[in-house]
Amino acid sequence: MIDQTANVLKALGEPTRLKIIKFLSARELCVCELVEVLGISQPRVSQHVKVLKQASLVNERKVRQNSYLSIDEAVLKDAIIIPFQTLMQTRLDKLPELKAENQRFELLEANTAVTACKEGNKRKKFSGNSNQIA
Amino acid sequence: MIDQTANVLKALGEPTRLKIIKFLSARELCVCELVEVLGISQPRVSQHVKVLKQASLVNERKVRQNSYLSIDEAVLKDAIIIPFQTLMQTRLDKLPELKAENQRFELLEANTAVTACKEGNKRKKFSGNSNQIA
DNA sequence: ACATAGTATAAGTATATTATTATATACCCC
DNA sequence: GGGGTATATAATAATATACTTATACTATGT
Repeated sequence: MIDQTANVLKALGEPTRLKIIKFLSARELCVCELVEVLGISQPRVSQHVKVLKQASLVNERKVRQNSYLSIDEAVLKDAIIIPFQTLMQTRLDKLPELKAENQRFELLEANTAVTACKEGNKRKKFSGNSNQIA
Repeated sequence: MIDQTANVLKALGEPTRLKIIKFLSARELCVCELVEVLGISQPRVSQHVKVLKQASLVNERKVRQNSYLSIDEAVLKDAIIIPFQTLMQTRLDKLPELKAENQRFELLEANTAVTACKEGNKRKKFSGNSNQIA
């Protein structure tokens, strides 16, 4: 989930790919049209489109020898908002990928709101009772 | 605008940084706590936090020698949704960064909906009046 | 002032990404 | 099948990123 979400965000986090997305939002375009419009090489377009397709951000419709690319605005929005918000809204203990991290985090939390930092511990000790992180 | 939007998405498009964001959404944490929780080196945390700060995704509050990091859920949501949606909703001709690209695109559009592809043009001629694609 | 905790930065290395050039594949029309 | 178009892939070079180790900086407590 984390890796996949990161992947979608990363796919969009590149200027050339954002431009492709932007023009595809105007209308369906084939690779050679993107080449014309963006004024960049055909392999460069193909490679970026590949990344976008792998992230399921663009659809492809083959007509004759052309590869027409398009985006579904709603799907696109969902591609960003849903994975990210789902990740953010999922409880930490429901994320298997963060099992070890969350265990350490819960230890932190269990320790009556004391930080993991040694200075924090020191301060805590001074002020009375500490049971620390491990 | 495009570069900046790409930058924000890129900052979030990395697993370690997403994890940091996820834990900061639980509560404010300092660098050394993130080190503990994530189980990774301190420079690694500092470096990723730097990227997140540069993208204005986390806030920093210095207390004693600690650097407490936090995120504002709303700001975070906006950091993703607003830049991206603004980009998507802004008319092509209002994006100075895409001036050249858009001029070529409008040429395409002006040509009675014919594609830039040579094959597309050929088809147009042959079929007399195919309103191609879109 | 000294020792220590917390954080930041520098240097180095390994890997990944981007872009270019050249080439291969697929498809269409004649 | 030959010629041409559209796209994909391979090889390569340039650059960027992520991570580690070592070190510097800053603040704090004694």
